[in-house]
Amino acid sequence: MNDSDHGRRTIRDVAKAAGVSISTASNALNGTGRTNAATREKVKRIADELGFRPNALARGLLMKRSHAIGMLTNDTYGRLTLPMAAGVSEILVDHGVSLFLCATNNDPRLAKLHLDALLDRQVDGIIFTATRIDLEPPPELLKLRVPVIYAFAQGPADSVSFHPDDAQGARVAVQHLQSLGRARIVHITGEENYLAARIRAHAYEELVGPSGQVMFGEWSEEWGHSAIDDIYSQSGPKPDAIFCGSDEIARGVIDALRDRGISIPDDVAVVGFDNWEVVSKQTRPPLTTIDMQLKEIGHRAGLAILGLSRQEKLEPGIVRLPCSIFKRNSA
Amino acid sequence: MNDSDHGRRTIRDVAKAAGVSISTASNALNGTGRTNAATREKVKRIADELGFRPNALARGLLMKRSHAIGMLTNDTYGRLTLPMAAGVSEILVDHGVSLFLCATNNDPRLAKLHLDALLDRQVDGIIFTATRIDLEPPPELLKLRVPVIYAFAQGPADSVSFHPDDAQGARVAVQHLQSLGRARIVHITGEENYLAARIRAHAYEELVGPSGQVMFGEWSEEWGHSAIDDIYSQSGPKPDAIFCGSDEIARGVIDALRDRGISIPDDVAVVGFDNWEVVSKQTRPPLTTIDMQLKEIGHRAGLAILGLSRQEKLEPGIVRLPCSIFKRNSA
DNA sequence: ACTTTTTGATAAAACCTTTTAGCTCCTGTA
DNA sequence: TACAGGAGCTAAAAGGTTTTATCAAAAAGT
Repeated sequence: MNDSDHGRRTIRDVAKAAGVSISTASNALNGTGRTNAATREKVKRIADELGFRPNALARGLLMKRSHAIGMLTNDTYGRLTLPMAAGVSEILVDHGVSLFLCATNNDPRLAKLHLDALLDRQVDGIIFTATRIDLEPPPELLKLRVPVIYAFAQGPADSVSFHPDDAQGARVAVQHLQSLGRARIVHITGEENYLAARIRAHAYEELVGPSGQVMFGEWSEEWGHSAIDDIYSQSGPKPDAIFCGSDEIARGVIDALRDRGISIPDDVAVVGFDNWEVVSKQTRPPLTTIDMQLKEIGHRAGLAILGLSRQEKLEPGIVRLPCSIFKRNSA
Repeated sequence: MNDSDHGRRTIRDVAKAAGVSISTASNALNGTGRTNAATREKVKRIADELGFRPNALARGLLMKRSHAIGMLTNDTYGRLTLPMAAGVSEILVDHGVSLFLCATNNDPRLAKLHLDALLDRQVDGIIFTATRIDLEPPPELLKLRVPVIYAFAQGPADSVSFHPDDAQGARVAVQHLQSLGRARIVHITGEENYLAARIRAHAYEELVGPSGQVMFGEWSEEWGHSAIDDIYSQSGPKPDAIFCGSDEIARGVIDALRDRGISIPDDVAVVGFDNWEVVSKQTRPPLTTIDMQLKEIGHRAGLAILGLSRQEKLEPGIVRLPCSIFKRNSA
C-alpha cells in the first residue's frame, strides 16, 4: 500500500516483490540457511533493482555488532591523528565498518561524554590515539567490555599498542649519515620528558658511541636555530652531520647553518624526523627525514581492532612498526 | 534469570528493579506521558544506580533518527578538515550527536562506498567539506533524502554552504597595512584557478586602486621566494607592504626579503593568510596573518545540520563567515 | 509401499526502545 | 447514585533485521 513512500526499501519490500518470505529473502541475501540457487539469484536481482540496502541500526541491534568503531584522540590540530585516522578508515571501509571520530581536546569531561556516546552506540571497539606515545589514557577506558587498541599512545600492561619504532628510526637516520662518511654526528632533539625523545637519543648514542652529543630542548624551529648558535659559539670541533628530533627543529637548524654560510649537505648533512611535508619539502635544501608511517600504524590498528571485535585473541604488548627514511637533498 | 549477564543493563532491568512496567520506566526517564513525581524520581535513581544507558541503536531504529551525522572530506592531510571537524564535533557532542568521519582521498569509488555506509546507518545529515571552496561534490550527494551542508565547499544552487569570507579577509589585511601608512602594497598569491584566490585578489584591487599589483603563482613557499626575486630584479618603485595569499607564500616572501637585508616590518610589512601556526609562528619575525576561523565554520555547519535534521527550514545560499586578523610582528 | 533423509521455505521470536491506546482507580460534580 | 474526567500506570505495537524451530514436500533408501 505504500510502495511509493519516499523512505528506504526494507527487506519486506524485497520479499514481497520476490514472492518469498522475509526469512527466505534474508537467507538468500546473506547466503545463510538453505536456499535454492534460483530463488537466491532472483532475490538478489530484485533487491538490486529496488536498491535495497539493509538498515544498519536494525542489523546492529540484533547482532550486537554495530560495525562501527570509535577513535578517541586528544589531538585537535591533526598533524598526527588525521593520517592515522585515514589509515584506520581505509582498512575499515573494506569491511563495512565505519569510524566515529571523537576529539577530546584533552578535556576529561569531554572524553567521558564521547566515550559514553560511543558505548551507547554499541561500537565494536575503540582506538585511542594521542599526540605522544607516553600519554596515559582516561581511566574509564581500562575497564570496558569493549576491545581497545592504543595507537601512538600508552596502554596498560595487558593491552595491544602500536607505536612507531623510534629506536629503529633513529638508527636508520644515524646509519645513513655514517654511510655518508660522517663521523661527528650531533643529535638535536625535543623535550627530554618525552619518551620518544629518550628512545631515539638512546638508540643514537648506542651507534655513535662516546663521541656523541645529545642536545635536548623544545620541539620548535627556534630551538634548532639556537642550538646551532650554541654549537658554533663554543670552541671545539664542529659536527659534520646533525640528526634532528623533528622536522621543525631541522628547519631551524638548516636556517641557522645557512645564515653562517655553511653548505648543506657538503659541510654538514642534516636528517629530520616526521616527514611532515609542509616543513620537509620547504627547507633549502629539501630535508632528508624519517617517516613514521602513520598511515601504516592506522592500518595495523584497524586490523587489530577488527580482529578483537571478532573475538580473535591478540598477543598483548607494544608492536613497534618500522620507520622509513625519505631521502631528499639535505643528507 | 540472567541479571548477572555481563552485558549492558536494559530498560527492562530498570523497570523490574523499580517494580514498574517498561513503559512507565521509559516515560519516567524521558519525562513523557503522565508519571507520578515519586515514581519518576525512583526510576531515575534506580536507573542511575544500575548505570543504565539506553541503546542508541534501538532508539534510532524506532525514532528514525540515529543522532549521528557524517562528514565527508577529500582532505587526507587534515590541515583544513580537522579544525572544522573539531568545531562540528564540539557542537554536536552537546546535543548527543556523534560524528562519522569519512576520508574519500578524492576517489569517487571510495566516496560512494562511504556515502552508502552513512545512509545505511541512517545518519541524520551529512557535512561535505573539501580542500577548496570551488570543488564540486560527488553527484550522488545531490539527490539524497538526507540533509546536506557544504562547509568550505561548493554546493548546488539551493543548498546551504559555509565559506570563509575571503573578500572581507582580504580587506582586513589590506586595511591593516593601509592604517600602517603603507601605500605601495603588492599581492602575491596562489593559483588563479582557485576561486578563493580570485575573490581575495578582487577585494584587494578594489581597495588599493590602479596602483595595485597582483601576482598569481603557486601555493608554495618557493613561489613567495621567487616572486620577491622578480620584484627586486626589475627596476621601478619597490613595495612597502606585501599581502600574501597563504602563510607558506608569506614565509617564502619573508625569507627572500631577509636575504636581501630588507627589514620587516620597517621597510616592508608582510601579512599572510591562514594562520597556520606551524608556519606563521615560525617566520622571523612571526607573521601577522588572516585567520579563517575554521573551527567557527565547523560550529556553524554543525548547528545548521542539526537544524535541518529537525526539519527546520534554512535559507539556502552561501554564508560567508568573517575572518579575523591575528597580529604578530610582521605588520 | 513404507520409512527416513534432504531440501526449500516460513512463522515467529528476538534485539531494545518509544509511543499509542486503553485500563483501573479515584475525585469531584450533578 | 451515577457519571464525567483525570491521574497513573501498562499491554502491545512498531521499527527492520537475523535466526531458530518447524513444517511440507520431494528425494532417497529399504
